Amino acid sequence: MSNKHLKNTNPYNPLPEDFFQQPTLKLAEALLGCLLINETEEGIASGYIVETEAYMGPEDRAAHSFGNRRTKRTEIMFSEAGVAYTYVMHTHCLVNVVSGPTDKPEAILIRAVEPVDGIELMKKRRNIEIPKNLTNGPGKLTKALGITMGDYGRHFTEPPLLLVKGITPQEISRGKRIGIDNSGEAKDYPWRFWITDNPFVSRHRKKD
DNA sequence: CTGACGATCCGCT
DNA sequence: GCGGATCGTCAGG
Repeated sequence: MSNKHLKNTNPYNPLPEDFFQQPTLKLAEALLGCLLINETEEGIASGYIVETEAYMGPEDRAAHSFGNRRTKRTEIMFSEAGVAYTYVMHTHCLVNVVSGPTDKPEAILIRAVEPVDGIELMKKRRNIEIPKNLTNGPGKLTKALGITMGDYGRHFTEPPLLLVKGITPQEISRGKRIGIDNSGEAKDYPWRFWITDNPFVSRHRKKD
C-alpha cells in the first residue's frame, strides 16, 4: 500500500503478533485507539476506533453465535482471531473483529471511529458534509470506509483491510450494549467500551 | 417458497 | 423519543 498521500498515518506501526490473542473483553478495550484502515479503488480511508462491543459466543444471548449457532453467516466467528466478520443489518453492513480461540465464536463489533484519513472520500460516500456524523455508528463507519460483505473473512493484519497501532486513549468508559433489548439478562452485561467523552461515540445511554 | 426478525439509520415530533 | 424503511438470513412447511 502506498503511504504517499497519508498525512496522519505515516509510517504505520503494526500491531504486535499476539495482539488478537488476548481475551475478548481485553481485546475489546485494547482496540480503542487503534487505527482502522481500508483501501479500495476509490482511495484510502481510516479512523481511530473509539467504541466497541464484545459478543461472547455460546453463552451470550445477544450474540449471533449464541448456543454455538453455526450457519453460513456465523461460520467465520469460529475461525482464528483477527479476521473480519461482516454482516448485513437492514440496509447496512456492520463489521466485527473475530476474537477468542479457534472454535470459540466470539467477536467484537466496531461501533464508531474517529475519521483520520480520506475525510473527503467519506463525505462523498456518506453524501453528507458534517464530519461529526460520518462515522459515529456501526453502519455509518462501514459506509464511510467502504467496508462491505466482500471483506468477510479478511485478515486485519494485511491490506486492504488493516488494523494498526494508533493513539492511546486517555480514559476508557464501560457500560451496557446498545440495541439488544430482546436478549434477556444479556442486555445488561457491561460489554460496551468507548473512549470517554470522545465526540464520535455513537450515542450515550442515560444509564450505563 | 414464505414469513419473521433484527448488534441500524434517518427524519420528524 | 418514535416509527418506518428495507433486505439478507434463517427456519419451517
